[in-house]
Amino acid sequence: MDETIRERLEEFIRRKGLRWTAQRDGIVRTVFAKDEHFTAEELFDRVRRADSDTSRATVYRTLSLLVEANLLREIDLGNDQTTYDPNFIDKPAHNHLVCIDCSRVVEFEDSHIELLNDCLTRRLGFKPLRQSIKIEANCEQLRLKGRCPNLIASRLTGKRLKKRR
Amino acid sequence: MDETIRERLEEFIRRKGLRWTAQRDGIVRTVFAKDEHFTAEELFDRVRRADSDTSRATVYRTLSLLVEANLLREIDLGNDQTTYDPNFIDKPAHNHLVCIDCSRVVEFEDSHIELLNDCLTRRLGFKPLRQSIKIEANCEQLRLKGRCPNLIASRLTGKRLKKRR
DNA sequence: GTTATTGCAAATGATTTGCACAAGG
DNA sequence: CCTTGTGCAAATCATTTGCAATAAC
Repeated sequence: MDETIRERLEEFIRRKGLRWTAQRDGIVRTVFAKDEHFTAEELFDRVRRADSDTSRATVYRTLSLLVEANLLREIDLGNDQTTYDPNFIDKPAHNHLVCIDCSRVVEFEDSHIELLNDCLTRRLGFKPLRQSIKIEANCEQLRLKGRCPNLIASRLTGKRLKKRR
Repeated sequence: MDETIRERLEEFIRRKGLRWTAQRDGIVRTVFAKDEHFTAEELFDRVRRADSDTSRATVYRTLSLLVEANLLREIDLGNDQTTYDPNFIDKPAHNHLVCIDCSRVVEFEDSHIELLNDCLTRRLGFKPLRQSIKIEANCEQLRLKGRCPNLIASRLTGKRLKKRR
């Protein structure tokens, strides 16, 4: 976990008169241990594995806290559970592409989008605060060759399979 | 309701070996009577008012049908219930701006976005199928003057207040 | 010591589903 | 007729919450 994150969180907790607890520490550590997207339940499992006694409720409550502190972002991947993205600290303006074929999620950044976003909202009379783009797309590789070897390793970061009820 | 919609739906129903029922007729009619966004529950109320005997389950089932038939789109407005948007037939590439101040939803179209979307996905090796942008923004008018007189009548279409738990 | 935090289990609330009956084609 | 559709109520399932016990500061 980046030291910046802990500092920012400590600052947030101090400012709001909250408390730094062992459970919060464990959860935050787990959240930022990897750069992968996750759901609350997935996080709960991971936390449990590392630190047997932390309740599901506390995990949910800490997630809300992190979102409020702007250290974590909720994203909508089209399934029924909220997905959390820990990568907005490093890439504050990134967006997501969901591969329809393999359900992989690819993160991408593009400054043009932000520019456009600004012009557009200003024209409409708004001041943009946050913006999210989700692109659903088919894999070209899959269509041309046989299998979907969609790694695009250089730009890929948050991968996570879609879970359906 | 546009005649095109009924034709498209009849075609879809025929092709899939489904049946045209009174309930479906009532629901579809209600869905496309206005151009406003709605949730399943809101629709259920509206349908009930017009046609007393249609069950909640049938409303949900018909909504899925319409989405599958590509006549209706699910959109994510950040609250916990699915919002449905009946305006994608007229404006196939529109997107949504959510006013943080008054929670109003403004629809907008911008061809640049689509262009960008295409370039981007092609560069990443994908063929874009559908794309959704949600911009959350503050009302400038509100900041400058006092109240949020955000009608922007010309471009505004789907308005609907956010419902919070 | 106060006040915030936690764990538990129960509550919530949107959506889905099993089933027996009804109704399209 | 033969299937698909419907209503009902019960089931799901992620998330939230009330409360008594616990732990920060």
